[in-house]
Amino acid sequence: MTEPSARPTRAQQRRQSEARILTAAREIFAELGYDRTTIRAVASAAGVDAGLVMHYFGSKDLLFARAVEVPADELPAGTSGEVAEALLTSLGRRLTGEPTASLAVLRSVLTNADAADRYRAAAEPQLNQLTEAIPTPDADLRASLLSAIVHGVIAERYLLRLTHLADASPEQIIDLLRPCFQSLTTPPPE
Amino acid sequence: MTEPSARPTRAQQRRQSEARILTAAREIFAELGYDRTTIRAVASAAGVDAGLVMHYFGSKDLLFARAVEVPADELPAGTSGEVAEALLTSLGRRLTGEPTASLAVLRSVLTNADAADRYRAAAEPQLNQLTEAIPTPDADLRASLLSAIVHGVIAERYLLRLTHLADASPEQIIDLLRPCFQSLTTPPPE
DNA sequence: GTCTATACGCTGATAGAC
DNA sequence: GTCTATCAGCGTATAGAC
Repeated sequence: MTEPSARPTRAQQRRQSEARILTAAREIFAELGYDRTTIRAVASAAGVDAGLVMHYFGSKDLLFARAVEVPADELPAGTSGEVAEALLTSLGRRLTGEPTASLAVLRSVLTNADAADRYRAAAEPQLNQLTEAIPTPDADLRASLLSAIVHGVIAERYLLRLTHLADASPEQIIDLLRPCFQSLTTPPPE
Repeated sequence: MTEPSARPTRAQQRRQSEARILTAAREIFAELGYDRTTIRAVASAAGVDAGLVMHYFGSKDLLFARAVEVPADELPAGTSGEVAEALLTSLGRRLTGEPTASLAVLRSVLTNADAADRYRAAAEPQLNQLTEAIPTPDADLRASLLSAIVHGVIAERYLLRLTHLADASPEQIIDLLRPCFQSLTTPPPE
């Protein structure tokens, strides 16, 4: 009785609204962190009602989980040198433009305990992959340090906004960091 | 008419209460960040009433400012190599024990905009000092990167609690980071 | 499916009793 | 100086009208 294929309005409109809400949520979570972000603000930014957000996502926690779930880009395995370079280009990608997704995670991970747990679990496989590419007994610590450096640079650039770091080009940063990454991915010549 | 020197109770007791409140505030700010920390919780932890905290410090913002103000340990100037080593030992100090003060700042800086501004201002002289010790045109960027690495390591160890980084000894971390710091404080041989 | 009205808790802050 | 009582505001979440 309904139009056969005129306007696939129902499910499609819902997914459209959901998408708008998620985009708005990512931006506001990135800007304000978990606590200061309100459902009302997200709804208002998405042009919908606050009750609708609750109806779609159930709770603020679930909305946050959906907003920050991230594909976790693969970094190809290889020799330790190759992995270092892959990490650097991955960092470069995250230093270009506005990495709202990364920022939402980063800012919220540091305030929301559940977010920290979720993130640790999500980052583990990537960390293991990195560990296996490093041919030293302390590979796991080295991998963690690399992760710490990447996050430190992103946080200080976008969250703390240290001027010299915020103004520098990704290439400049990567070039300065290359020796660091190499020393951490390859054992000392001895 | 009052006792000459029996019990210097008045001012002394006040300072004692203030000190207990500040200690409690530091711990809770470090654990929960600015937003999630409540005056009531701080007062309860210090064994006083919430109203008293307000009476002493005026507002939550002022309490936070007093709690996280930090002497900002001097790092002696010198050759670039010496500065790198000084930075490493400074990092080692902050990786030993429970750096509640650092954590309160770090966690809150990432959520509270005012805290970020305050911290940037407080860290500037130290950053400048570091910059002057590095003999390259891009010294300011290098100094910012060093700062980012230090904070990244601390954040990932204490806030995100990456296991391998949390379990490692300060010495182990410092040894792995030494080549990084050296490559950033000294220009390439070329 | 969408929005309005509202319940209920917790926050920072104030005024005033002891 | 210290604490109790209370205010006004905002947060999430729910119930129900269109």
